[in-house]
Formats: sequence, structure tokens, C-alpha cells
Amino acid sequence: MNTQSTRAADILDCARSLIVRGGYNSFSYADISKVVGIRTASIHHHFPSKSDLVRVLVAQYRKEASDGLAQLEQLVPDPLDQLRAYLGYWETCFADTDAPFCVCALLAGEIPVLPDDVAAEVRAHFRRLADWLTGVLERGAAQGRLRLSGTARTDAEMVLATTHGAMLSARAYGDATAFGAITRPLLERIAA
Amino acid sequence: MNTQSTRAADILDCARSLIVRGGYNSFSYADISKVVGIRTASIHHHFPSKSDLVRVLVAQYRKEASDGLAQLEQLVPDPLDQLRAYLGYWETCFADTDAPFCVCALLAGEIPVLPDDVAAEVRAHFRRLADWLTGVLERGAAQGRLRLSGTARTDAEMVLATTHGAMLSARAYGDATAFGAITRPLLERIAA
DNA sequence: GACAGGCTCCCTACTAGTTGGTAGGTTGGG
DNA sequence: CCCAACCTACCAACTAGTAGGGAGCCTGTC
Repeated sequence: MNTQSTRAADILDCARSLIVRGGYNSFSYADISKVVGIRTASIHHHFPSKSDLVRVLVAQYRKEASDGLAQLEQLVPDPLDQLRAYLGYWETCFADTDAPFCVCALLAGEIPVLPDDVAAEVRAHFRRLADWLTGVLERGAAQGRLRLSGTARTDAEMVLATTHGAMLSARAYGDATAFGAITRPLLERIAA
Repeated sequence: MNTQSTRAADILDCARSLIVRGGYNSFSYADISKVVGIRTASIHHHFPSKSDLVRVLVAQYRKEASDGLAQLEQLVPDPLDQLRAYLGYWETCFADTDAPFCVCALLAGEIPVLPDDVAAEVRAHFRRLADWLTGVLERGAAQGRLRLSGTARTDAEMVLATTHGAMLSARAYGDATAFGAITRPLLERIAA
């Protein structure tokens, strides 16, 4: 049906895999051009400027993530299992894909040099994740499934930070298993 | 005395503050030229290529960090206080400086697009930090000052990841106090 | 049913500015 | 005299972005 948007989607997919490797300034329209098989001028037709492209890319990523979390809420009742599923998702990414990383975690490091609207999208993703984690920890604590060490909010921010830091460590060590080696003990400590 | 190396040092300092804002690909020799007041060709005289510059920069950063940790070992006997000092250092950075970030934590995210020798330096920094933290946690546990939840090694990797993730969160939220808000509860949880 | 208009998509061709890097000359101090 | 430090003057490649044209497709109208 909607084959019209295939090209735009291809461009976004390609840009995402490129941006995940090294951030905003590590890829160019020429890189996308080579992979997608389209001229750089044609990319400008779909996304007038690079900041447009990346803003849309992050907005789409954010929506996917948000939808994924909403689905998790529906399919997985237990808070601890929800955390397992979230971290397990990333562990699978590290096991299966080439250069896995959360788009927003990578871009967060570059915020001082990012276009404002892109930075705003990144910030929104962090808030969404932190809000969700806070809710999970609250419910988990209320149900006696999780053991908090501080408030749900501060623990959520800590889980979020550890998750992102584990991605950095996995990259630094060049060892995909490092992500799970860090986040699994994190889970165990939170589990009541 | 050694005024000869002033320029090279100026270049390194400038490059560090630039790289900390957005990573390897976010700055150019032209940027350094404007700040330091030297032509780009003259920068090449001190550092033939960009990868040379950044490799030396990271090596220097790594030495400073390593020396700082060694000094910490000497001046601060208590393991918990050592952790406090380490995290407190970064908290001060976030309170006082413009765009604070660990050079290596930022570069770690960009490893797939980094020159190999730079990536090796980044990796070495992570190892050094993790080794030191492991030692601190081991001694702290032996002295009953710290309470581990796993092995000293896994806990050390978790502390390291959380610290780096907290830097990312602080940037994402645009809130320097976020770093302390995440790392302080981390300390409290580890303290026996 | 033909056909004109417009729209989307993509192209070639081009731009001005920036990138990292080189060649070769000047200067000043040991 | 030599050498380190710095300069001017380059370079080719690449950067994001623009101008303008052509092919195909839908749509409204006679």
C-alpha cells in the first residue's frame, strides 16, 4: 500500500544505523546516498536539512520506544519482569546486532553541539524512560516484588544511568557481553 | 622555563574542552586555531594528524586521571571516602565548569568511528578505572566499610557505568545537579 | 476517453564553505 | 649554522544545501 514513504523510511533507517555508530557529526548525506542508492539532493527533498532528518529520526525512535513500553505494560504484568524485558531487549540487541546503542543515549553526550530541536527530542526520551521506570519501581515496591534503596524516582534515574553507562562500557571494552554483565546484577539487587 | 611546550599544551587544552562538548568529529583544527591564536598549519607542526592530537590528548588525560587516583590512594585511607572523593570531584566539575564530561566516556560512545589507537587509549582508561574501583570495593568490603551485592569486580563495573550514565543524564536533562542526584544515592547504597 | 495541469520524486549540475593535510619559506634563539 | 616554531599559500576531498529540469502519476474537465 503506502510504498510512497519507502524511500523516506529507508533514509531514516540508514541514518539511524549510521548515527548509532558515532553520533550526529559522524555521518553525512553522502554516506546515506551510498547505502540507500539515492542522490544527496534527493535526500534533501525528503528532509530539507540534516537537523530535520535527525529530529524526525529521534521523534520516530522515541515513538517506537514509547509504544514498546506501553506494550510491555499490557503484556507483562509483573514489574520485575518488565524490567527484565526492558534490559533483555537491549541485551539481545548487543548479542545480535553490529553496533547497538540507544540513539538518544549517544546523542545525549553530544547535546552541547546538537541543534536545539534535536536536543529537545533527546531530553523528552530521557524523561519518558525515567517516568516509566519510576512507575515500574513504584508498583514493584508496592507489590513487594522490588526492593528500593531510595525513592522510586531516584532509583529509576539510577537504573537509567546504569543502563546507559553499561552501553558505554560495552563499547569501550569492545565486549557485547559487558552490557548483560553489568545490568543483570543490577536487576538482582533490585529484586526483593 | 619550558615555554617551548606552552603552545602544544594550549592546543591540547583547547582540544580537550572542544572534544568534551561533542566528541571527535565535533571540532576541527580551525576551531582550535581561532581560540589558541595559531594557524591550522602550525597545529599540524605539533600534531601531524588529528588522530595524533586526540591520541596524545587522551593519553595525557589518562595519565592525569591515573595520577589523581594514585594520589587519592595516598591521601585518603578509607575506601568509602575514596569513592566519595572520586564522585565528589565530578560533582564539583558539574557545579563549576561549563560542559563537564569525562573525555573517555564521551569518546567511548564514538568508538566505532574512532581511529584505532584512540579507541585503544579509551579502552585503557576504562580498564584503569574499573581496576581501581575493584580494588577500592575489595578493601572496603574487607574492612566492613562497604557492602557489596556481587563480586568486587561486577560492583565496580556497575559503579563505573552508573557514573558515566549519570553524566549522560545530566547532559540530557540540562541539569548539572542530576549527576549528584544519581551518584549520591549510589554511594549511600554501597556504604555499609 | 483524452488531455492538460499539477504534484511527487528523483535527477544532474552546481555552490560556498569547511575539512584535514602539505609545501615551502621566514624568523629567532641556542 | 641549525633547528624548532610559525607563517602564507596551497590542495583535494568533503560538507550541507540550492537551482532547475524531467519522468511518472493522479485528478479534474471537456
